[in-house]
Amino acid sequence: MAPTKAPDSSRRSDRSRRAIHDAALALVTEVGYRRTTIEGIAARAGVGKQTIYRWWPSKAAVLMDAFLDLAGRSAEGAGSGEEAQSDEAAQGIPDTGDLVADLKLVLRATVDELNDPVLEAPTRALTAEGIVDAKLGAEFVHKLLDPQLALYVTRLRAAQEAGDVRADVDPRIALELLIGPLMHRWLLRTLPLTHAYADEIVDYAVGGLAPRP
Amino acid sequence: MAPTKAPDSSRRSDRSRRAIHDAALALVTEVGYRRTTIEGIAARAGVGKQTIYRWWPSKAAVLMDAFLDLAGRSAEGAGSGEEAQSDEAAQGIPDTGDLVADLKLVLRATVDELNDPVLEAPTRALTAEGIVDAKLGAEFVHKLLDPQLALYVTRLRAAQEAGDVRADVDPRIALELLIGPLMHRWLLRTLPLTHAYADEIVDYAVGGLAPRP
DNA sequence: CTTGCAAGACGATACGTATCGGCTCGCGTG
DNA sequence: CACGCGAGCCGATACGTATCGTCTTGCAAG
Repeated sequence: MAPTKAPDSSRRSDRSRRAIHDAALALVTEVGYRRTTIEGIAARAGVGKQTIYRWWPSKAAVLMDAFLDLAGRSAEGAGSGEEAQSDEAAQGIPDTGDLVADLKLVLRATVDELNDPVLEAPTRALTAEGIVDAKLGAEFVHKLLDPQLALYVTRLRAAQEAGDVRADVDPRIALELLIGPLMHRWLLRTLPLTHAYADEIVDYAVGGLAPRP
Repeated sequence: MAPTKAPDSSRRSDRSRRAIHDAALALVTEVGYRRTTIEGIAARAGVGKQTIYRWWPSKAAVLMDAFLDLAGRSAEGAGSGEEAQSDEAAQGIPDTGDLVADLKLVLRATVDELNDPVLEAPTRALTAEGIVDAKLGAEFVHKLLDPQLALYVTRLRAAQEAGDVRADVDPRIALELLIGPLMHRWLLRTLPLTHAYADEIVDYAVGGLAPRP
C-alpha cells in the first residue's frame, strides 16, 4: 500500500506557495482558464513543475487554493475602508431590524463582488469546473458557498422571530430565492447584474408576486 | 481577404452530421466532457477528423448542435405519450386559470429534465462552457434558454391580466425568481432537486416570504 | 471534374513522471 | 556550542504520451 504520497508539509516553501497562487490567478484573468497551463503557472511563478504536482492534484485544485487564499487575505483587510459592504458578506449579515434593507445591502455587495474584474475570472472558472466535476463542485460548495449561505439562514431566522418572515418558511429555501436569481443572471449573462436588480429580487421575494388582498 | 471558409453546405453529408451528433452526445455521457476529444468523436462516428473541423469551430459547438438536434427531435415526437409535461415546456405553459398549479407543473417538468441522465451530462457541459466562454454562453442562452423563458413571460402576463400577479411586477424578473433557484440548486448541487422543491419555490415566489397583514 | 469525404501523417503544446544538483532544515555527536 | 550528515523540498529539465488543429492523399458522390 505504501503510498507515494505524504510530502512533509512542515518543510513546505511558503514563498513558492504564494508565488504559485499569484501566478495562477494572474494567468486565469489574463488568458482564461482553458489556456492556463500548469507549465505556464510554474514558469510564471519561477517554480519547478514538480513543486505544483507535489502539492496539488489538478489545475482546478491550485486555483481553488489560490482563490481561498485571496478571499482570506481580503477578509483580513476588513473594516479598513469604505468597502464595508464586502465585509458584511464575509462576517455576517447586519441586523438593523429592517429585513428588506439589510438584504438589499448584502445582495448589492454580492453583485459588486461578482462584477469585480479581479474576482470574476477565477470565480467563473471554479464554478464551471465544479458544474462538470461533482467532486470539485462539492468542495467548492463546502468551502466557499455554504459558509456564505449560513449567514443568510441566521439572518432569516432572526427575521422570523421578529415576525418579518412567516414562521413556516424554510430559511434554506428562502435564501435560494434570493441568491438563485442573482447567480442565474451572472452565470448565464442573460441580462446585466445591477444593484437595481438586487433590490427588485429582494422586494419580489419578500413581498411575493401575488396581489395583497 | 478571401476567407478559407465557405464549404458548400448543399453537398454536406447528412449521414456524417448525424453520426457526429450521436457520437458526441454518447461520448459526453459516457466519459465526460473533458475526456471527449474531437478525435474520439470522429473515430466513434466513423468520420474523418477534418469533416468535424470543416463544419464546427470547436468541441463545444459540436455539442451545442448535437444538443439542439436532440431537443428538436424530442420535440417532434411530442403528443405521443405520457410525457405530456415535457411537451408543455417546449410548446407553451398551460393556462388552466390556476397560476400556481400551472407553474408547478412546468417546474416539475424542468426538474425531471435536469435529472434525466441522458440530458444531464451534455447540459452541464454546455452550461459550464458557456459560463467561461462568453461567446458560446450567449449562443447557448439565445438558442436554448431564451425561447424557454419567453414562455414564462407569456404565462405571467396572462396571470397579470387575470389579476393573479400584481400589475407592477416585471415578468422577466418574476421568471428568474422561479428558474434561478432551480438552476442554482442543480448547477451547484447544494441539495437534491425534487418536485417538492419545485413546488415550494412556486409557493414562496408567488406568495412571498412576509406574513400577510 | 469539382468537392466533400475517410484516413491518417505531421508539428505543436501540455500533460504527468522521473531525475538531477543545490539548498535548507533537524538532529546527533564531540 | 559547533559541526557534519542525511532527509527532503526546491528549481530545472528531459522524457514519453495524448490531443490539438492543419495538411495530404486517394476515393466516391454529385
